Amino acid sequence: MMQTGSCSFGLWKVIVSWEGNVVYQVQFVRTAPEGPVPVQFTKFLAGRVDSFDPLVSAAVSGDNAYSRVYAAVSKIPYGETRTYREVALVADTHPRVVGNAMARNPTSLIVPCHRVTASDGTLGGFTPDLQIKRDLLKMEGKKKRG
DNA sequence: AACGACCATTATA
DNA sequence: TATAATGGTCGTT
Repeated sequence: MMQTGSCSFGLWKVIVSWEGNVVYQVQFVRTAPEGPVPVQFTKFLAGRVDSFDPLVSAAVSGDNAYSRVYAAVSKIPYGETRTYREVALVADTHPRVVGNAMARNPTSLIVPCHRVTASDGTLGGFTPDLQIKRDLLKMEGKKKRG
């Protein structure tokens, strides 16, 4: 059965909904219902692990543009970044569509949308607060390329 | 089914 | 700095 819980990242709460190894929702929110989450989340947000294995995002299933984008983003290694353009090439779509998909990413962290940045060297966006993206990349010790 | 607006983009000048 | 081109989704009709 589906379970929902939350953990903390700085001032933010991370709400997690999952069933077995499939994660349906990961969102940064101000307030969230209390409850346990899979240990992968607390460890990741503490910088103790670099993967969510064996958890997977429900968003990568299917065969549409968004799921291809989510699958491509999921392959970006910890600590590295790719541009919207680079992701678009891999997913066979347009950079703008990658932006759309990231804005609607239902499973942040599992699909590491914080590792997707703009071609001009700026960060791009992050919902609900760009500072979260900065903090996550800082925590991962952002390197360059791959 | 068709259309227009929206967007976390990018290339060009 | 501004603008055109771009593609997928979503609401409206």
